Amino acid sequence: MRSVKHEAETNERNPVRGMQTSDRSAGTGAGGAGSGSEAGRATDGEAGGTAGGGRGRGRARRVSMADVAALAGVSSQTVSRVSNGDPAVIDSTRQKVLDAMKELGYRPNSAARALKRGEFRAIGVITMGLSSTGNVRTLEAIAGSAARAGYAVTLIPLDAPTQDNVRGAFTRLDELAVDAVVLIMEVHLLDTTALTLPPHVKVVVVDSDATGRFPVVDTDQRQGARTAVQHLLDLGHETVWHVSGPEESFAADRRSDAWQAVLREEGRRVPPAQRGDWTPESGYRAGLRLAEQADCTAVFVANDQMALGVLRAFHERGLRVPQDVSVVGFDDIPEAASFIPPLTTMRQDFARVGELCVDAALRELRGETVTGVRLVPTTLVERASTAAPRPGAAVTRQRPGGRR
Amino acid sequence: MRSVKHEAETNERNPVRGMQTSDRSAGTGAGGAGSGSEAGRATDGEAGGTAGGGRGRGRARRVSMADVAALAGVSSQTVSRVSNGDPAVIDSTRQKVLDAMKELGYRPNSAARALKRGEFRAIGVITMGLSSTGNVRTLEAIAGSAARAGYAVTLIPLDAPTQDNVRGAFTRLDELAVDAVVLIMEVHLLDTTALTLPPHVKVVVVDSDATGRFPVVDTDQRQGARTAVQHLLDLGHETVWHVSGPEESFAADRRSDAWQAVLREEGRRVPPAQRGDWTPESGYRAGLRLAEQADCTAVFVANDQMALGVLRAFHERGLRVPQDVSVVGFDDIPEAASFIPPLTTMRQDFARVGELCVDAALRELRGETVTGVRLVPTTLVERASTAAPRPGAAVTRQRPGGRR
DNA sequence: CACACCGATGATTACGTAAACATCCTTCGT
DNA sequence: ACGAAGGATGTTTACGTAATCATCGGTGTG
Repeated sequence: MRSVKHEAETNERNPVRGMQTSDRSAGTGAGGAGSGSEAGRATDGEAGGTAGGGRGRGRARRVSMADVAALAGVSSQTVSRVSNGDPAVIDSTRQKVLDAMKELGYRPNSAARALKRGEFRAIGVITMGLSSTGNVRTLEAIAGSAARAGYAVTLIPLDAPTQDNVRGAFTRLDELAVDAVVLIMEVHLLDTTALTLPPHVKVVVVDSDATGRFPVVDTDQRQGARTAVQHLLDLGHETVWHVSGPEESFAADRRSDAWQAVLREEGRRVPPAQRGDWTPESGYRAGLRLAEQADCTAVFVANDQMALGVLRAFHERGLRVPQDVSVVGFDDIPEAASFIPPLTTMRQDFARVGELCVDAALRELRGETVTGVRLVPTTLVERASTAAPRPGAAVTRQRPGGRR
Repeated sequence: MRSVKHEAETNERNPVRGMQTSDRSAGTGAGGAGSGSEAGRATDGEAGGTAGGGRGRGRARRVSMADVAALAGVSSQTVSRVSNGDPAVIDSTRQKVLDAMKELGYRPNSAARALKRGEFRAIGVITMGLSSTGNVRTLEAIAGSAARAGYAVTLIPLDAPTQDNVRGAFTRLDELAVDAVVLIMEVHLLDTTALTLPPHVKVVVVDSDATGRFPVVDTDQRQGARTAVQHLLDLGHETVWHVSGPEESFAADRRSDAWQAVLREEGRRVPPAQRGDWTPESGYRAGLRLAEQADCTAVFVANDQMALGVLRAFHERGLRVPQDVSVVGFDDIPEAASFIPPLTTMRQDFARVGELCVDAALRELRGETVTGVRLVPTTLVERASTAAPRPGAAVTRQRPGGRR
């Protein structure tokens, strides 16, 4: 009793007519039925595949190569050849086939293709949540590059980055319709996990430890952090404070390490790092602590979101940025340019990262062995949150709030 | 001179043995190539992951039901039954099969399954870019819900929201391995497009016009906007100004309409809306314009990103929020709580939207006819960007910058 | 005790595509 | 002009799974 239904088909001409051969009655139809309750097996006896006229009613069988072949008067193999652009097909034949395809609205069945070819033309992306800008932008870039290479992208989200989840994802991996997987995971779990990897699924890793097991693509965290810190030093700051990302993150580690390394190399004092967790709130808390430090004139914050929180904390404490304190972030999220003040930050080239991931995955699929780490450089984007320290600035600010 | 060919059929045991045949050379490789382009460099052409020990060497044929059947001493059909949890299999048999599966590391081949069953257990998500928080959060929720229902999610990104692109996406849809599609698209293009929809692909639409063609799930834009505006009015503001989203967006339209409607109903003056494009920069520009309006004491901004820009503009012009002007945003992005000042905004329940999308899609796949629009309510999150107007505030601020 | 019946399992086959092999018809070289 | 070479197309078959029907013991009932 369902009412209308789509209508609109390309037809006219009642195409399917052509091939009386195929007699496989609508039998299967039942499958789709189900309507109403799940039970009711008997389904409407209907018997009526017949129905005559019936245009592409709800679940008419899909148009297959055989259908096209019948209409075009060629073998299905020829249809296949046309479908795959085999140059061996003569033009007149090709045209007949193309016409038939068009008339019937033929679309290759990707399941059959995948079965036959042994590949899905799909790349899976495993990520723990789409909350961080970086992950999302990388995902987006991967999707773009993959599409350009004729690959689809399947999203495999992980709720929590527990070992079990990761392992589970890997276990399910080979029943998933993907040829390769990109792991975007800023977590130490990867190596510990007993990796029972399906041998035919290729893996590329983003932002993790370069264990050498898999090809790794990543932003050049060290270079980025070094540039940021150096920038502040170059402006004349005595030293640079740091708000870091969470412990579990490799990226955070590296940025932190690099920050420390630069200070040491330059013979500067290394103030204690303030640990955050990437969120603006954690940045705010860190900022509050920093505001207490009379000699803090420059801060390198491990990501822009935390930098936002830092900015707010300073603002609330009456510290002016950049006059009293300079702040550099990391990522260059779209909002960064509109912070108060506009944030100087290290721009990550996520698009490039995504591109390289797909490239590496595709190479592996082609049988090449991709090794090593490919690092993508970052760029310093100077905006209004950094400046030279005022002479004696560190001294005048004995206590937050000014005169006490 | 290819020797035997499969062998290993139902015959006695020695299952795995049977298949060293697999000889399909790596040949195909060329196919996917195309990409190459500038990348060219041959990388180290290393052949073998060969190495030692390894069980499943590089590319041995995958374990199939037949292999399991052979080892377990049953027919492949029984393996299929076990694989699908058919209760008709007696326990002892089931156990044998399970053991065999485990020993061989059997994994069902999803391509074959899809071909046989006529469904992919996958949902596609078409979106124009992952730049907006809303889209991403919705996508994330969809992925989660889908996963819970045993469905995979395939991402189909659209570069630009041109008609051609949209149409193209639809055209490619049925060769894509998905059963249903969720369209996240805030664009008027949908209806105009000549929708040649593959009849077997179900569609659910988010944030678009409820043309009635497809089930629609969306945030209750009107309710959200009304609440926001009413909140400002309740605080005692004479009227409320508005920074809207881009023309092409339905969501923007609805928020704008609702804003206007409330003002009219309450008999307030309706100031001209400032058109933005969702970006912080456009918000900044709108904010600059608003700062010129002496009588502007309250602003409803159509999303949080633009609100960020508005806040910055006001800050730069010396207007204090909320003392001089109140601002309400829309979305409640994670950063909003750390704006200066923390932003009062309408929280969207993206998780719920995603959930409903999947639900609708699944229902349709089950054969139900899902109609109408499902709206998800928003909540007002009061933070520090709104307050009652100071008496006479509108007057004292004749011109930005103060006295004069 | 015969027979219909049911429950467990096996055999066959279709799903749509594409590789491998077979065939047929040109066209060219000697 | 005749056989070889090769180009265009047809035929067969396998990919891995699962619906469908067939088979084979065992049970209960009149």
